[in-house]
Amino acid sequence: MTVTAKNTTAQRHLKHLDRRLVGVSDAIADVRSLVSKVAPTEATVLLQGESGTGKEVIARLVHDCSERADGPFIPVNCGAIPGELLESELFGHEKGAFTGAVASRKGRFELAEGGTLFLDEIGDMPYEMQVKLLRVLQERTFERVGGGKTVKCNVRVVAATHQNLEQHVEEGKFRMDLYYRLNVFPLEVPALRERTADIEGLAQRFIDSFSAQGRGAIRLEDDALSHLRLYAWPGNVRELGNLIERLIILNTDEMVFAADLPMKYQSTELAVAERPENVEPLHDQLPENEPEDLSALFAPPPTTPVAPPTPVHIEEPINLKQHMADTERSLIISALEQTGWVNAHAAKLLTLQRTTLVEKMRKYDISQETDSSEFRRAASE
Amino acid sequence: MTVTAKNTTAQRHLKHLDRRLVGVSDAIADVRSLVSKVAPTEATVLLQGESGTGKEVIARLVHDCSERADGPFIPVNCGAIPGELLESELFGHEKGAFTGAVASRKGRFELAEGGTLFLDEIGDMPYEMQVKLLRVLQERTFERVGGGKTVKCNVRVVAATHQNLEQHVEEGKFRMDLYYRLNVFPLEVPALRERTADIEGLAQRFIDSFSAQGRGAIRLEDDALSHLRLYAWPGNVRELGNLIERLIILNTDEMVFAADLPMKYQSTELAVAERPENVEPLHDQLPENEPEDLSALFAPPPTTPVAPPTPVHIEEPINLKQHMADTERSLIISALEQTGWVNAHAAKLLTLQRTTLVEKMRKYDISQETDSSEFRRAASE
DNA sequence: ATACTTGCGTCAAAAAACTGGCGCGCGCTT
DNA sequence: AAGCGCGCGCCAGTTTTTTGACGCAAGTAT
Repeated sequence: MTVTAKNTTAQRHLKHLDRRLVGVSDAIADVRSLVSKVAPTEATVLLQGESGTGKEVIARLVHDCSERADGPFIPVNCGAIPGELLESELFGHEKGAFTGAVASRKGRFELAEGGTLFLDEIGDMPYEMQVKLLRVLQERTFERVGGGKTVKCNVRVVAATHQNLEQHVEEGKFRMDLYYRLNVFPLEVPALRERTADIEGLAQRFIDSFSAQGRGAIRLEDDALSHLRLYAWPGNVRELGNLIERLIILNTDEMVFAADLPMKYQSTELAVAERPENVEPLHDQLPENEPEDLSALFAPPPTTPVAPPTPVHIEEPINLKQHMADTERSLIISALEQTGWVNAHAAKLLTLQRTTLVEKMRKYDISQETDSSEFRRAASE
Repeated sequence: MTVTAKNTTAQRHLKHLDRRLVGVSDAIADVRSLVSKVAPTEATVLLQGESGTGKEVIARLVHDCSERADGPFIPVNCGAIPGELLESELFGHEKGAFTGAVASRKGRFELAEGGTLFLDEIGDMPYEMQVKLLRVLQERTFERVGGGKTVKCNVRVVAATHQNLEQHVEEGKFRMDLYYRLNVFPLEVPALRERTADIEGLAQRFIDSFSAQGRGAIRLEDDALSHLRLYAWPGNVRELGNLIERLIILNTDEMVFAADLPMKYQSTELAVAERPENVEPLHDQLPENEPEDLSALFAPPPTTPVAPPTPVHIEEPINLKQHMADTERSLIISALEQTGWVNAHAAKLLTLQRTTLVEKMRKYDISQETDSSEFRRAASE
């Protein structure tokens, strides 16, 4: 009731909630409903979900649907930035606070003033920093590194982690008081395998997005989709996005059939239909001699026609490569921001060859405008 | 006799003691009685209780019911402030005492003059600071950082900690003399699970408070309350507050039934209306027989000793490559530990080619003997 | 025992990343 | 206006990483 006042921006976004969050599954509907409820409040939100489920997307959504929608949304990947830098990253520093601190710099908390600060991978935050963060959350004030001034701040915090924070607390890796301070409103982001109903919609969203960038388009044949629905998606939405990108690169403007999928996406429980025409699949170990439907001949392994022996137990899909990429990416961004986006300086700061840095920036699609860019990849943990 | 004299402010507060401290349980009644007795004295009070039990509330109460009620009440979270800053935080500093000390600044002791200083999380206070604090307590004088002037002070100290100070003393982390100086009047703040009778009242208090802010209101159905009374509340009153906030966000103006509670608050020993199955194996079974499992908090982290007591001050350009390597290395090690050092499994967990993992292991010189936590092997054999 | 599965090490080819050099443009000083 | 310092993009050659195939050994079910 009180919320409905007149916040037009947030209202507008709330109305688009269903467009921003793709999917028709119950799981995503729950998320949508929770977001719509918590966003207009000032409550701290704790997002928990496997890597690649789109926690940053949700965080952004919370921001956009809140009364702070017109304020800044500032993301920080806490896991990526080593402890020493994290403090100045968050709280800024005065000129000369340490070597390399040429000028004083605003921290993310200051940048987020009046808006929302998104603390990603907060489970990886070093213990000492946890203390400092706790203090900000409690007192809503902080101090810049190397400066005695106490700064008041008006920031809403949304935190996220792919880890089990409770367990971290038990193991003494995470401060209990901080946990409870953050855990005001926990929100579980479902894994993709728990919302298979959304796979089609998400895939289409990715296809549209790529095609809007003029990078070609594809269509997924029904049978291919069936296979995708049976896959376990340890990398969640991000993995789906990667797959689509890969398929687009390989089969521009074509229909993608089950046989065109990389092997690991081809469910063993489902026959892999042959491509109708004598079009050559890009990779195959299947004899595609006959254009007709021979799938029945060599379809499922005739071993046990009994219960599916696929227990799909996924322990903790960490995905090293992705994690490293994320880490490196945000570290680079952080360095670039510190140097005012001067590549050569950032490279020196990172002890990298300048060209190498440029290379990495291209790889991660980093540019100064990166921040405000919309969802390039719908999922970026 | 001196007490009864004319201290109207404190008297007034004393009369409201029962309103300030919510609850009808014996446990809270004891606290109330102790507070009323100790508050009017000048004795140093040591509050001990789990995180989230409301130690600051009690401290404030002690202040308000003392003859210093009209003076300032100054809280300091000793754990939240890094060691170097803590001294100047408490005692202030002269202009130019250190880089960044632009102007002289009053410390909390000075700010608390004539009132009460609340030293929260005193168990986290660094050892050197303990010495300095002890001196203040003994001599009632101190010196600003960088200034020779000895300042006399008239401050009552209330300290608090969630840790077991005696044990800290035994382990040499806390000075015995300081401990005895603080422990003049120990006051145990009970955990919420030891005062289940107060849950209803506390919940109502939170509800009223939120509703007074115009943030909606709810009512807790009796059955829901019964479940809450069976929950273990590791986060104590703060956790209860969080839960109420969440419930208000979700169910504005509505009656909250047991089934509306988040799973972990739904006791397995109680039927949940309108919900046939409610299994949550993740959670510990919480018969109240053994609520004192908090010892785990103080035990050394069994797995990766992530946070070695790292001193804080490091400052320099960082090395991306090195940092990435470190990160990758520890990620790999933790994956290997999870899989009992089975390369192939770890590789799958990390979404890596097995051979790639092996290669990386060689690069980083990782082998099972690298592992610091040997317990796993013993456990498996 | 025998086939089958699962884990491990090695190796050569392919892919990706890194390096160092070159030339351009820009703003500044001389 | 010319010279200089600095930052940038491009490129080709080298180095490192990743990949997939092969063979071996140990454990298990048949």
